[in-house]
Amino acid sequence: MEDGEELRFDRGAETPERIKAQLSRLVGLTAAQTARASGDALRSVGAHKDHFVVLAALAEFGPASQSALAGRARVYKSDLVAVLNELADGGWIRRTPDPSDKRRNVITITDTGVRRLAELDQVLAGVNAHITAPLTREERDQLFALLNRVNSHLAGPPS
Amino acid sequence: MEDGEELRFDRGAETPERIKAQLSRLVGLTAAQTARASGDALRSVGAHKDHFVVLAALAEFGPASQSALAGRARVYKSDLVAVLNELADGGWIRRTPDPSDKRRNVITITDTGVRRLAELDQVLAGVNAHITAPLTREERDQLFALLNRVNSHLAGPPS
DNA sequence: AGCCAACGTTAGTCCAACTAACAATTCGAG
DNA sequence: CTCGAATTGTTAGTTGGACTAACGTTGGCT
Repeated sequence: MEDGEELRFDRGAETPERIKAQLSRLVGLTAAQTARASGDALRSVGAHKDHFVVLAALAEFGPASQSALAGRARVYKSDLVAVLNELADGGWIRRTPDPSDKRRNVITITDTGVRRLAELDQVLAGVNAHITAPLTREERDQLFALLNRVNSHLAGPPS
Repeated sequence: MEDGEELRFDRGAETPERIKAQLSRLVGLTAAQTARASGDALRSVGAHKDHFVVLAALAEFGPASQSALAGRARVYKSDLVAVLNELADGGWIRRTPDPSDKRRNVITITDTGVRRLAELDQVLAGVNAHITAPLTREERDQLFALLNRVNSHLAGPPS
């Protein structure tokens, strides 16, 4: 048996039934692979997962304080600091103090930032296409819908 | 705005469109929550994710060497060591040297191990029920099927 | 005999998710 | 108007899962 093969690969017949029934395990496996795929793709253009979400939030909702941004992009404010530093280094955002509230910074996406977002968007579109390759359009939408429902259900009532 | 609320909570309207379209992000979010749910539940009975998969693999395929077990349970052999130590401490498995190959250990599930597995199975069934609460039976099956297809697609051809 | 592969084990890396604390500033209640 | 509480950005650190490297021991092969 040349069993020394990679882990994480599917070995259908040899997977215990009880494990197959565990949604958390299945979601976890899939998440690990999609995270790797998108992570690798973004890394290859010198980006990071959070770069995309932050730029997207800025492009869609306009300038914002860091804490508002953290909320929208679902990035912890503690992690956001480094992300914004990197984005500022690339010239993709500007971080200016808010004159009306000296605690705040106002984060603004730049023109090159908009272009950067488009670039990352395209990279991720490719990844998404690859990930969802075996699914039809309808199935893809179904998957999104189902995950969204599970997700917001888990997010909502902690009970 | 009492926005200081927890992160990871759903804020539908304030989520940028582009982010909603990212499957990897959605799967990742869901995975984080399901992992937390099942992790917490297992921890509350003094168990660990890998305890379950290892016991399940033993129950379903019988005694095995650690490396065979690592393959079936999809646990890295390096991590398996600690798991087996814990399982042995609980009296749920036995680790005996294989007389026919002194490199190997033969891992056998004990009677109490079988009962432990049943216990964990029940705990996880509860978690699964909670996770999939908003879905009908058909939807739940659909979700499984879709994730399985995506998953094995990603696992298979690295191309 | 000698060499390479497999086994169990130890140790450690990498990354995402998450928490705690803190100085500066602003707000709000008395 | 003042003083305590809350918010903002920031630094630091923790936890946990996924994964890799290397090593001594043993086995199979020729």
